[in-house]
Amino acid sequence: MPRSFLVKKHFNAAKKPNYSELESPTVFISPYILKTLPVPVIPQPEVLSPLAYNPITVWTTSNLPLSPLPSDLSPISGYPSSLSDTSSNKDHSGSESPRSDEDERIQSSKLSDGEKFQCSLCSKSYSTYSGLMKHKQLHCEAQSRKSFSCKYCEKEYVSLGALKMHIRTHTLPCVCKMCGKAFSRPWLLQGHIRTHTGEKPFSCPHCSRAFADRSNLRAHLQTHSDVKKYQCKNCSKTFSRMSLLHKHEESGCCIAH
DNA sequence: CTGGGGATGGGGCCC
DNA sequence: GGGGCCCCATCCCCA
Repeated sequence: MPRSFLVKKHFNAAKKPNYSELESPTVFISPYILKTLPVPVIPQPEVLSPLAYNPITVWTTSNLPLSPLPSDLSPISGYPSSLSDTSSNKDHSGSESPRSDEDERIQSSKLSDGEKFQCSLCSKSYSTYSGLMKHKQLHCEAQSRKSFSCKYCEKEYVSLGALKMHIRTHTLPCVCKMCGKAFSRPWLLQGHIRTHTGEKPFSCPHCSRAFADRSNLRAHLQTHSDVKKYQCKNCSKTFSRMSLLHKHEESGCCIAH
């Protein structure tokens, strides 16, 4: 299954990102998207400059700070002035630099009797300090980590490197000299060039077929297997591809059983 | 309609 | 931090 634990999925996990969806209404539309729609003009590599992404703290309805958001965190206030802006959010990370005792007293002043310690991130209250600290480490730390948002879509990443890699899917810096088609990564371009050259370096050990792409060879190898990799949980029929299993399930197998 | 091949995309891991 | 590679997934097309 997806190993993309670093990315916060906004799309259906079972569907690859479709950038045409950026033009359709979504639950949340980044103001940066609104600035670029309907046809975003995507600049070339300079997008990797600090203005290319928007490092923000992820605020949700559950972890909104008690005080009003700083103006520079407002979604409509534009880009942060610099990368260092994110450092001001560090104190939202529970384990790295917990709120001072004074902060906690301030929070607790608003609580009812028996609930003396309130989480500064999600406002949950606890009767003991240790209970509060445990809550912060288990539930709020992850949400309070810095995130890096894509300028061109609403995806967010926990690392700058992951964001840069993603941005390439918008800028498509690798261009085929033969047909002009652009790709996000060099190895994708290499695979594409094989469609021009006819090179098929991946050979099936069971038959004479060869493939230009390793993944396609892997899918082909499934056809040689009596028991395919993807099995229907209802009728136990196996399929060589996930898509075939999905088709099978959607065709009514689950209803029939 | 089903199964398979071709092409492509994306995130993670390793160096 | 970046490049290369891996694995997974998907779409399109065709037999």
